[in-house]
Amino acid sequence: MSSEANGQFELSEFESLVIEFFRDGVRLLGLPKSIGEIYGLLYVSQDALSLDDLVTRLGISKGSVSQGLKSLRELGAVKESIAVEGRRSYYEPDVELKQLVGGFIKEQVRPHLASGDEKLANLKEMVAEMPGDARADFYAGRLARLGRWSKRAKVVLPLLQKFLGR
Amino acid sequence: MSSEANGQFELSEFESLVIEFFRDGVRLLGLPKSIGEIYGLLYVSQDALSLDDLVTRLGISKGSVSQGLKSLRELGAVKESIAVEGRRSYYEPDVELKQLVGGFIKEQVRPHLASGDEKLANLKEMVAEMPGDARADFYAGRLARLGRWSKRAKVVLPLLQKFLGR
DNA sequence: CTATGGGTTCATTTTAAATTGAACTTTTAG
DNA sequence: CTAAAAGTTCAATTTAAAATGAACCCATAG
Repeated sequence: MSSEANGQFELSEFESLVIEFFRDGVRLLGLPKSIGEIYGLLYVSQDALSLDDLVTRLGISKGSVSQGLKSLRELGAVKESIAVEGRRSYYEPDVELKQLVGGFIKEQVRPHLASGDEKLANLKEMVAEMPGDARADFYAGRLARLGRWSKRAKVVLPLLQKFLGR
Repeated sequence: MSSEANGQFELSEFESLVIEFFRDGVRLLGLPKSIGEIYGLLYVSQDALSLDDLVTRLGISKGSVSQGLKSLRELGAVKESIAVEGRRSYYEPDVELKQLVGGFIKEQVRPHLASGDEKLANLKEMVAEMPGDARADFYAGRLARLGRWSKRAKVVLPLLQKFLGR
């Protein structure tokens, strides 16, 4: 009565709760809730789902699902199922969440850090060109701190990823 | 001419860039940019600043600064300077960023994880009450995975904090 | 006790992000 | 080749988050 994957539209209470779990989870990463919902529904589903299944069962627009799936594919959190029956694509979650989090680190965190490093370098440059007074020393000290921090981040992230990788 | 802390309003190019650095930095943590700006200006300032100084120099509203300082104090990233001259408060940054990040983990991340755990427990409960068929087994398996993940997070975060704590 | 400066609060406004949906492109079944 | 289904794109809309600013509270200087 309540929800066997095929041809069933209403979400069971259990499914809704799992979806909610992921909806809230991804917000922690600053991702749109639609992405959490998509991943969540794939995660509770035994069978791979099509874009249309997601639209119907989640009640969100085709555009959102298309974009959400794109992001999830880029993160490596979802893959196309090989079991192609028609011309339609079916999607499955990568149940190892490390993909989701690892992909997130790789695609969202690292670029930010990189651009931060660049800005830091510019700032150091600016200080080097300042007259060598107390203020310049103060600035140099503060920038040095930031540099250490950013270095630390570069050490931690790979470790973190390694740790999450099983 | 360009910017000595006392009585100078315009931000120097250097100050603006540091502020920008933090503005972008905190967005990585999903915090409002005003918080980054406030922390950033405190970070480049040799002297402690009053709420009013922040309003004037950053050009943002008193309300925003008041709330931003409140958040930063809660995170432990900013403290009131002891050097009280009048009835006005002055603020200094805790230049050990571990406060900012550590406070963030403690106040933003942990509560989320806790509520996630709770939800997970409920879900496991629900599965336990389902008929013992293949579907229930599938659900149990998926939930078990999530449980392992959440356990892992509980191991990593303290390590991470310890690592950041110098 | 009163007036004033400092600070907070919170309803309203602004800004930014996510979602929609219709137009468009691509694919393939016939 | 053509029609129709599948999927993508993006301008317009909606929704959610952050900033504003005026009203308010509180402390203390006078």
